[in-house]
Amino acid sequence: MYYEFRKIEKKWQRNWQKAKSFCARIAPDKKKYYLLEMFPYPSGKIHMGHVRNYTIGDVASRFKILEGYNVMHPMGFDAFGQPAENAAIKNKTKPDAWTHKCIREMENELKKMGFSYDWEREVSTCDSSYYKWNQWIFLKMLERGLAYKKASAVNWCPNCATTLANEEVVDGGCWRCQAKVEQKDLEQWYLNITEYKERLLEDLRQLSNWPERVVSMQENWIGKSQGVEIYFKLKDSKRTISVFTTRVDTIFGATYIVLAPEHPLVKELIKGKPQENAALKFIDKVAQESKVVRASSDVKKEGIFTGSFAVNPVNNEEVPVWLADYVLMEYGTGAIMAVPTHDQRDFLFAKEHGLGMRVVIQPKEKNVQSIDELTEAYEGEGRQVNSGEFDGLSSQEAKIKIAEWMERKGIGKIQTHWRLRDWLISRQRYWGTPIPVIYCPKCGVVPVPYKDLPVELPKDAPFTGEGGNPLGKVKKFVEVKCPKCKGLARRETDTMATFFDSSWYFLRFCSPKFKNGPFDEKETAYWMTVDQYIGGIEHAILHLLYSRFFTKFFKDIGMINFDEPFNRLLTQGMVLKDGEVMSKSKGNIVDPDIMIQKYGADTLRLFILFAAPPETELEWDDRGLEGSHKFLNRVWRIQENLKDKADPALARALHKTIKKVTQDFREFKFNTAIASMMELTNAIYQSAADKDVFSKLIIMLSPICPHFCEELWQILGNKGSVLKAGWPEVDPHMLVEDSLTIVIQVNGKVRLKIEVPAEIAESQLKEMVLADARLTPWIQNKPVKNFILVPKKLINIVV
RNA sequence: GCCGGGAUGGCGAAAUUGGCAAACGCACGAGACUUAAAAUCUCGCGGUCGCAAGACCUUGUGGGUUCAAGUCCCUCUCCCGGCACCA
Repeated sequence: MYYEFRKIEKKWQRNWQKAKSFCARIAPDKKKYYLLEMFPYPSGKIHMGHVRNYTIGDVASRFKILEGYNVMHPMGFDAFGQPAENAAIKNKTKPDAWTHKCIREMENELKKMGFSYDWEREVSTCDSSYYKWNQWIFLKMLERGLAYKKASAVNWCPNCATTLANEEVVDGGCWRCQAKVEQKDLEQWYLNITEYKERLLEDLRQLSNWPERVVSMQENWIGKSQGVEIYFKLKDSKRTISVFTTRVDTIFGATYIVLAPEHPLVKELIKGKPQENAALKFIDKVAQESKVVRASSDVKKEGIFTGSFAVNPVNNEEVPVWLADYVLMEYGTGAIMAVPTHDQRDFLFAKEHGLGMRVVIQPKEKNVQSIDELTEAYEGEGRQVNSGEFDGLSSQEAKIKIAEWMERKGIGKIQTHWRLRDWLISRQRYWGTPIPVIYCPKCGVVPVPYKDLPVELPKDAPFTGEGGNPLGKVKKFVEVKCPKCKGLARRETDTMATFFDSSWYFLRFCSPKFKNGPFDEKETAYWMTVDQYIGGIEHAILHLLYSRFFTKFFKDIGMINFDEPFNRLLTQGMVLKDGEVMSKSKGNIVDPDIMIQKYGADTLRLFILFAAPPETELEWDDRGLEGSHKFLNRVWRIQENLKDKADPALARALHKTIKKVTQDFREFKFNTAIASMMELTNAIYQSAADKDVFSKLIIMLSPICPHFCEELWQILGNKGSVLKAGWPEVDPHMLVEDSLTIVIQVNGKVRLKIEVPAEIAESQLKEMVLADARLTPWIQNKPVKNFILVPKKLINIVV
């Protein structure tokens, strides 16, 4: 009665492995297809998110195999990262052992799902055969000035003695020990991703097969903004303060300027002024605040007068110079011109501190006579007033004219600012790729010579959870000879952020065992670019941006000849339970393993694809899963009662289904593909079966439920795997119906449906319809005003 | 605030891109088989009125274009995501 999924699934997983069914090799005569899903962090257990991500990929892969493509579908592990270190501390083990154990468990779980991976290409980023090439890439970047070291303020936990990422600071404290996080200046390694900002932005246009929202998220992140840098001379000083604005049309309304408290000119500005002490106190107070607190917009803007004045270069007006916590040193020039009448934040600040205002843009619909009428700033467009020679221009025109005028007079410069910052890659942690440099007291920063790579992680580092990076405590790792002068030197103990590892793994998959470089250029020339990439939306910005950056770098050093790594991108939606994301803390996790035991992998795969289209959120439903299982049992039962008889109506239904399923698979609309296969199944059921039609159904279902279909394929008497069956083709003759159902509307309302021969002439059809007595109640004797005929579909009679 | 996405039965969702709204499934109801249950099979299942045939209404709101709008245009409401004291 029930099909024996446990036996069947094991059997076919073994068969595929034995036959190396998914082993990909270059085949110049076949079209290649590189299908990639974002590789997982090896936590040891897969969750429903993985199941969904990898099932979508697997169906695409198997479909392309059936269509005759040479498919590469690799899998590996993003294996460096903090959880391994935490586990080492907690369980008195080593990150290395813990990670490898997790990888083995994870491989097992993935194999139980029956995914079509080429396991011979498996890579783990924590293996030195992989991270050696991280170090190689780093050195290449160092040579080109793309990797550099600089001091910067970072979040520092004094208790754990390590830096924290912004995401690891919770309410101003360390996420692990709650100690108050400090700002500390540290020398850190950066990658100069900003050198690629123009191309990273520009090339987004090539990505027409990416979801719009991912493209727009990257655009936001890169954050190009065009404006003008304006030079304000200080009164009683030779110094100049530069401010940046995107609203140069409001320059004549600038009534004060504001500096960030960290601005380098501040000390000089307040020196000897009555406000000096109060200002110093204010600067100190702001410095104490963490960035997170300072950036929260509901906190009241605070500020203080410096005692100094500057000169507005467009009208030589003296304006006071203030300090305020809402101006950030990191953005623009660290100084702004304030226009209270046309910027709401400046408006509130000016009201609070009694600063001057002047209207310079009149809204179209009303005329502001006096400042006192203003209850808020007008930030829209309008006509220039109080703006010297620019009066009367529209603000859009003025923006261009004023900028050009300022450039000519040398009081401003048209400029572009970017949000994108250089990428901080140093981590004070053990479980990552050692940054391959050596510090020599004589020679300074010395790169590790290529021949000495990889710099391997020492196996015997102590994991106590205290005293910072365990690497620093391994003497024979730290104490080295300088490669240049052979004198005593110290090795870098920082490791790379794990995003480095995942920024090029898709290239490594093309030649995972290559020994002479990060990848074999012959292999990448054949396999790249990735035809379809599939993964979570959470990687929409960082991972995808970094991968694009690395790709452009490899192109620049002549190793590849394309600009973008991922041709098509699909971001799958999350799996929810009771409307919420599954999480341990909410206790609403559904374990895929238990579902596999209960219903089998094929049922799980079927349900997860049927329940929702891939991009939308999916609500988990135990009964829906059962329903999918019932469907498979139903198909199985049909097989038991198969008769060898041909049914022409069924054959037509088959070809309609082939057409629909083929289209849907190409567009990743698996839910509707399954729906139409269910319809066909119901039709076969009604017709007491047809072996040929049934066989084709099995081929079409096989990418989704591969074990189940392999077994049926064999039972049907076929030799070899269903993977070799070839995708069924649509016979266009079979799509032609001999009769059609035409919908008849009167005044847009459906009144009748009629069956007509497919080849009926339009004039004949029209005559027939108008003569039809069943329509008389609607038409009566009213004259026909309009007769619309949509061929083969519909007629609308307007009376 | 700016940018992007979205809103369709009790639920998940379909709708050939302007042409029969609700395919497919879940849940539910009735029946068949069974001593009974499970499984399976058959039928019903947006709303209102009606014994029925059927009629009218229905895709977040209000308007528009059109012979015809879930789909196109404008207005508003709400939800999700990204960026943001960003100058």
